[in-house]
Amino acid sequence: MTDQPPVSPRKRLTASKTPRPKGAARVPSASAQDRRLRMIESKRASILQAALELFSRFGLHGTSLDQVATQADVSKTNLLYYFGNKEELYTNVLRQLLEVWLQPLQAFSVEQDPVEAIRDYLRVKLELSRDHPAESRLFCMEIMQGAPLLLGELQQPLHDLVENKVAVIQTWIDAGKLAPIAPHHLIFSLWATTQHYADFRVQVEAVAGKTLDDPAFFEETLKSLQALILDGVRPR
Amino acid sequence: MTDQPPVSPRKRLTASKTPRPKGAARVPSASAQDRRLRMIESKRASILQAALELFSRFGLHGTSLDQVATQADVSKTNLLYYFGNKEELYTNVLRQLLEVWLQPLQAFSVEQDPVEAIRDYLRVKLELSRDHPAESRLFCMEIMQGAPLLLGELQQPLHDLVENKVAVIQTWIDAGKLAPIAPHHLIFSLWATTQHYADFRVQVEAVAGKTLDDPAFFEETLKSLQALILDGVRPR
DNA sequence: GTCTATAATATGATAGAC
DNA sequence: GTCTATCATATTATAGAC
Repeated sequence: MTDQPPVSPRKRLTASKTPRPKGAARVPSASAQDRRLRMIESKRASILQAALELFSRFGLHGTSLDQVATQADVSKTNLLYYFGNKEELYTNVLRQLLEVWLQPLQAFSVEQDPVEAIRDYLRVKLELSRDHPAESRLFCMEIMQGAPLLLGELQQPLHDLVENKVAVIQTWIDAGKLAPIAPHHLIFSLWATTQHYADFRVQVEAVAGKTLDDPAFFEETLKSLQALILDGVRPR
Repeated sequence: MTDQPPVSPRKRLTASKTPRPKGAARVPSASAQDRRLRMIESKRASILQAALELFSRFGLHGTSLDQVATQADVSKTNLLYYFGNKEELYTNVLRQLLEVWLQPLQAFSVEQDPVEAIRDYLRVKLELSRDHPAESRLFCMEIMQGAPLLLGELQQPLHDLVENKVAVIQTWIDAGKLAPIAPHHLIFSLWATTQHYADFRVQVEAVAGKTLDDPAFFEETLKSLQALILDGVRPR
């Protein structure tokens, strides 16, 4: 049915843990501790990365821990040592995602020229769609399913952030620097148009034959969106 | 984890099948046949409807046949009598979805005034987002997951349809009736901005406090999108 | 921290009576 | 066509050795 990732046998390159020679000190040195911590962190990170990619493609229920473990090159039991259960893994992926996701909007500020601010924002968001499509997809999926996990911790900060930027946009409009558009809808349109190229990538590819990975198509897309949002399609 | 639909015991209102009295004719009359066929069709339809709603919220793997059966008020075994297996049910839901989905774009034609055509298209698509959010979500999910099932039968007709409309838009541009925008990106933006209000409904509600079900918000949204797409935000 | 079982469960699907 | 079992399997999660 839904395209499933192959569960290939995990490559066993088990990073040769050079065993401690008999009689050597049991208490690890500070640098050894550091190495160990770095190792643990990098393992957690690779599990999270694998989980992000799989969850964003096949959904929470469409992805098994076995598949995540295989892609992260650890055993399933080992994965469950790092993340107590599937839900904990999933929420950790979401939490990490949010940091990347709410970043770009922060930049909007009254001091900027609105035309430049919108131009820049479109570029940054389109770069996110190109470079972090998995994050875009998972965010979309989670929101579509009612954001059962994100909503609680997302709603308030998102609402506040957006209200803040709505005020900025309104200031621009009042100053005559921007046409009188309802600020919320401008923000939604900026999100929708840019994220579309990540979330509907296969449709874009089916229709246009290209994706944002093609540099020329990226520039063409950016210019088109900037022109559309700034000047519309009605001839002047 | 992901918000799950409650598996409540199905209401057993088993539509009192008045049993045929002994000795009555075994061969059903034409009208009885009709009634039977209508009954079967309405049962199939209610199963498909339940499946659409659940699949669009929780995904294929996040929805069990038990949940679909419960929501459609049939037994799981009975459901499997109508649809041989889960995949068959899912593909039937998708096939039905496509009919609704590709309809509106057909309308675009060279004879129209482009400004009116775009106005109308935005309205129709926004009405779809309001009245058929489940279809919008499921389409989005399927495309995001790579459209493993849709792609085969969607790619060619979608590509042809879009190419046709791209030509229409190009004609308008060449006639000076529309600003010179890359037609593909205009189409993507029309899709993205309108579908956003269905697929990101909970985010829209979290941020703006309203949904398209609110008539005033619907009109405000429509006017905003029409103004944005037609004239942009740069003051004239 | 990592492994090999293995328990516990959910769920898709079938058999066979009526 | 609809029902009551029941099977078969996938998958989450744990126990316990090393």
